[in-house]
Amino acid sequence: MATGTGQSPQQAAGRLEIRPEEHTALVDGRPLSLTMRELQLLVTLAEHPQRIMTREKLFSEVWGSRPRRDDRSVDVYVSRLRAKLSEALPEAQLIHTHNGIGYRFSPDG
Amino acid sequence: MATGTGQSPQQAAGRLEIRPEEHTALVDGRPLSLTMRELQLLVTLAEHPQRIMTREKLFSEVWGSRPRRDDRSVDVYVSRLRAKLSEALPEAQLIHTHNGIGYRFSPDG
DNA sequence: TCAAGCTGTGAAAATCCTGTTAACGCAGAT
DNA sequence: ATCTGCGTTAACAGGATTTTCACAGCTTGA
Repeated sequence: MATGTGQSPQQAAGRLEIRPEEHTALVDGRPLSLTMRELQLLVTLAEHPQRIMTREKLFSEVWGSRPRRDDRSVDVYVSRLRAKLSEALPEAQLIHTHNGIGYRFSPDG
Repeated sequence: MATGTGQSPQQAAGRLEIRPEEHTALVDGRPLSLTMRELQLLVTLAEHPQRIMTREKLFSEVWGSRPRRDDRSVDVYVSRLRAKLSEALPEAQLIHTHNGIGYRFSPDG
């Protein structure tokens, strides 16, 4: 039954390393400066590699409540997260969009 | 109700795996990037392996209505689907044409 | 108090999906 | 060779969806 609190202590995706417990994500050992929301979103996505996660699922995992109708917060934060990720990892394509559904994290581009 | 983590009624065809509930079709565990229509069409075809399905049947299953006379939507989407499938599974020949009738899905090429 | 940074929201800009048409190729019959 | 019928696919416009920018309210720390 997923949803356990104690998921994996760390996730690795190539040069990216995620340490939820330490509230950090590192690239080549250097921490990205992510905000709380951005990190939570990244952690949530990375906990389900190659799984398409709906906006609703992502919202409820990260915000802890249900999104309003037509809420675009998830999109906005995905955008901000991508910006920071691609600054540190220019050729990686870690977060994929699935039109009409949501987003997917792929450890290997 | 989120359909628990449990088993979605998935279809397997060699390296191809179809999970309608998760809006996904995977090849070797990697999701194809199919549009909604393409996925619906694939799901519908795969639900009836080795059965020749008429355009009308396919149309009504996927589009939920009857096709106009001379509608080529099914053909166009079969073509788009084949393109994506053969990109991920070059030697497979999953969708067969039956002239004058429709299409057939064959799990083993 | 001020400056700096995070957050959520609206909306413009960019991108993708859809249905449709038409051009093209291929096989069989004339 | 030419015609005919059928399936395949390129191209296109309109609509739908996603991406990104801008802004105002909050919070934190100096």
